[in-house]
Amino acid sequence: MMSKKCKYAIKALICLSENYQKGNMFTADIAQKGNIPKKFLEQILLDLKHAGFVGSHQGYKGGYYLIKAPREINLAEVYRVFDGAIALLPCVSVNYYEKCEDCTDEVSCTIKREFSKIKEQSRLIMKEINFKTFLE
Amino acid sequence: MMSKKCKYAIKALICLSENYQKGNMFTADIAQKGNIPKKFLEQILLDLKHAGFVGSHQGYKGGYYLIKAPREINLAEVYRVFDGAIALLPCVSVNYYEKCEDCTDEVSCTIKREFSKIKEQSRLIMKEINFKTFLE
DNA sequence: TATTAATTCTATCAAGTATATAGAGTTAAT
DNA sequence: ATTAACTCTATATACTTGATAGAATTAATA
Repeated sequence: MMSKKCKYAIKALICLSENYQKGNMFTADIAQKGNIPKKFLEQILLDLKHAGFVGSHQGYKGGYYLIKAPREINLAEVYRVFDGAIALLPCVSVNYYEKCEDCTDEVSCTIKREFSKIKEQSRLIMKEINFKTFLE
Repeated sequence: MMSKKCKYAIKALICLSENYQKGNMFTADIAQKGNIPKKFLEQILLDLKHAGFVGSHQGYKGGYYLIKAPREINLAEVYRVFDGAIALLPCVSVNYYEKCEDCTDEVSCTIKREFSKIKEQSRLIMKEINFKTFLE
């Protein structure tokens, strides 16, 4: 399951995609529109900023806006920021690789072999979904 | 990410698949072979029994054995027993459906639409992987 | 220049989940 | 009667999730 944080992030990015190149949006407005706790959303938007998806203007009449075009943001990269690896096992992850504690021989492991296939499929489909997709 | 419990279950099922129709195996032996904490494995084997994958003989020289043929057990059904829904969102799950708390209109939700596709792909690939696959 | 309304940042909290461990019980072969 | 296995329930501990709190900073504008 995806975390709520990640789902909220997706909703926020959809909001900002709809407003792309039309100036910034207030956190409060995004929160209301997406039915998201405002203080929680603040953290999320900050994470999105640090990850390079959105920009912000501070102070009075400040707010957030999308930096990249909706078409150029895909689901895989957003997912990784909030929920980490797409892979189901650490040993098959490219971006978050870790050795399985219980593993004795990673090379001959048939579990790893099969879960690599699953990961590759998931990665491909999530990479194909971009934020223009969500607007259609 | 998959839970360790689910991974241990898969390892145990692979062990029992290798021993299919050759009598039962002791929990202790499976634990040693799979590098799994024995007491934790006991719970897992019990879950696998309740789920109908394995059978057991009690008492002295008792143990666990596979009921279904390795070919007839697929990854999707094992995953669901331990980690629940394959879907990334509750609203797109068939077996574990729940309404998203923050959702206002499920029918027009484009997030739901896209995540349905992801779930369907994941479900298909996990259904194709059976325990004979792991032995090859 | 004071006020206002926004973002920024860090800390904290409560509830739930994951990963085990413990121990008493039941069962069946020897 | 003993032994060695499964069965079942309870408990512990650490981690994660989802959320809240509040002080600091920033910038438009009246």
